[in-house]
Amino acid sequence: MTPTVDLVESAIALVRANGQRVGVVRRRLIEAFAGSGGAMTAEELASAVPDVHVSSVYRNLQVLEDLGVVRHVHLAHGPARYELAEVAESTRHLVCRECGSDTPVPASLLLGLKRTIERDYGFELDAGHFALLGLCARCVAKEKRRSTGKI
Amino acid sequence: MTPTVDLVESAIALVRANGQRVGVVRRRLIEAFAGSGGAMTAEELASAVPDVHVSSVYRNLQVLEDLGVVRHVHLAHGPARYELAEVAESTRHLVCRECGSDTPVPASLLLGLKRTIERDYGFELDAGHFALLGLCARCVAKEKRRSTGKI
DNA sequence: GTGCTTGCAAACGTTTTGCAGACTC
DNA sequence: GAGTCTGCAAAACGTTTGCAAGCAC
Repeated sequence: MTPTVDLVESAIALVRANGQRVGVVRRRLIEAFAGSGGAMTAEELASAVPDVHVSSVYRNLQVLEDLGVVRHVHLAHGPARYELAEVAESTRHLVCRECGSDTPVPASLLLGLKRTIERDYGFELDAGHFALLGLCARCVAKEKRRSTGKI
Repeated sequence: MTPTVDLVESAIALVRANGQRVGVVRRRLIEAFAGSGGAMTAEELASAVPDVHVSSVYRNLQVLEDLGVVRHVHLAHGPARYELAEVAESTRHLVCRECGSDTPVPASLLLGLKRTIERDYGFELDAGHFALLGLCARCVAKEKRRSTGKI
């Protein structure tokens, strides 16, 4: 089973359906992206596909984002990361401000908050765009050790 | 009563207590910041105080951030915004992705989520660093009107 | 006087843009 | 062949840094 292939083909079909064209570069980028699984930066994507300029990567990511195939997230400082919209839809990120680790958690964790905010403020929360920043379990432990003087 | 003055003085005292100096520029910046109330960008702060260079603003904000007087938040794209830590502590931001409006909400709204994440993942959530992005009530209504064809 | 703080200019990392040529349809 | 996509170079944007002069202590 290679669900990746379906993904590539459906993305390409979607691009075509929107009156846009698919050359070697765009195809390769979509393939690389679909095959990677994770959240990539534009730079990473550019170096994953030989001889493709970063500006093309940005332009392609924008097209794919407009079509709803990918989304970008801000995990912390530094460049934005791009994910498959399908994945992004159901995943949120716990990013550690100390070690930078990224723990994916189900988006459903935020359902209660989303409902509360919608009820109280009429605000339709889209919690996927920014990461949830904080301290991961390991770094919390490290902090505790330090503050109790045990280093 | 002008709590702003206390704020300025205590901030200055804190800076001094940490072995750092307070000249005209730093004092003016702290005053401007404390007087503004809201979340400002470095650029805004720079133009609020005549003849102060942006790089000085950034350096000062960093000092104040290290001392825990201010915090920066990422509300959406664009520059970071700086708030008084005291305010930031108790306030979260609902930022509309359409109109850019910023609705402050009590941080306590996120307490449930914080507890869940701590219990399930040992992750100590610090929800203040990024805004909560979404669609504000007004733009939700606008969307609905558009999708029902009433424009 | 010591050494922190400032302005300036220059660099940085990320992203966008204008243009001419190459390509898809 | 029309119109889109690409590479390149350059700019834009927010932020950081090195340096010499200025100022607080």
